[in-house]
Amino acid sequence: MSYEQLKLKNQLCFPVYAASRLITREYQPYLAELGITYPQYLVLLVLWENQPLAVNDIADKLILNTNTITPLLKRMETDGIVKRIRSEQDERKVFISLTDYGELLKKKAAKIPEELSAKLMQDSFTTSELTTLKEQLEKLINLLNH
Amino acid sequence: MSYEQLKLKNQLCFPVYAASRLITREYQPYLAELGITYPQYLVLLVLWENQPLAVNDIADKLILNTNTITPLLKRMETDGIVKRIRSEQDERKVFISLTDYGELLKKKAAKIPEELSAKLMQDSFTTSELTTLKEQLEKLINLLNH
DNA sequence: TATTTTTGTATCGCATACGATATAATCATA
DNA sequence: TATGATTATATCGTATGCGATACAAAAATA
Repeated sequence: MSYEQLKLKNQLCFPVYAASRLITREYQPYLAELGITYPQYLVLLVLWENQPLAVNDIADKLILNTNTITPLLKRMETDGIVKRIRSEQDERKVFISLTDYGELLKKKAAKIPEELSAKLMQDSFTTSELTTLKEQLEKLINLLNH
Repeated sequence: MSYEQLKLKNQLCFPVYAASRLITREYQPYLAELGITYPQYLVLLVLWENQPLAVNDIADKLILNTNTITPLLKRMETDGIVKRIRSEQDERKVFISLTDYGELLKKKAAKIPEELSAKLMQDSFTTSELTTLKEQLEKLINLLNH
């Protein structure tokens, strides 16, 4: 039997997986200048929009578990990027907020999305294609994130 | 400043990253029955199509580095799924081939892609949408995998 | 109010990913 | 043919991801 459905080129899963790693790799040199990793950058995107946030709030927005986020936030605390303060109203909660340095990184990061999307647009991607791609992936995420 | 370009909802990178993890999560129960992980499944997809293959050939097809693939293949060897045989023509090369058990897993895996794509199609995705999504991601991969 | 359940965070173990580097084998070339 | 460059694989260190589990605080309920 040929098992067409098992061939790598017929999978949707593999392009998503490969694209994710390649995008991370593309961000890496920009983020290295800021001294952060890609998942740390995602945490910062969330906090730059709205802070302080409980550990769980960040985990929900990034669709990550707390056992991933907790040590990641501790490293960011060690690096002086965020502060971790236990809630007084509910002592189970830990609120995460930006340090001055964490706020400062926002200015430095502002040019990154533009430079990267410019890189894609100068090659064969149109704005409309990129929007559609993003929307389709978001639809997929909503289906899978039950 | 509002820094619109830094908002999570305006990023392409995040949906790709989140979709990748959610797809892996979706595969997990099926692969657990076979006793393999998602990256190991990708290695098997490649080997089921064509074997034996050198470590580098597998790494190239999956766009992974040998420092990821080498220990992964060793675990698969320990589990009796693949064999690792050093080439006699070129002693730097190690050829990877399937054991009988590795071949056997192909039959068991055959139903997985169908069940998962059925799950997507019963929700709002059409075949055409899935094809377009795959093609756009492949275009993205070709741009980034220089 | 005492007990059970739920919630929020953290810890542990294992398997990726990947940059940096090591090492042996092969190739290229002076 | 000796030697420097390249190639194929492997090792090391660090940072994720995530299932399983722990634990204390808060909520629910008997």
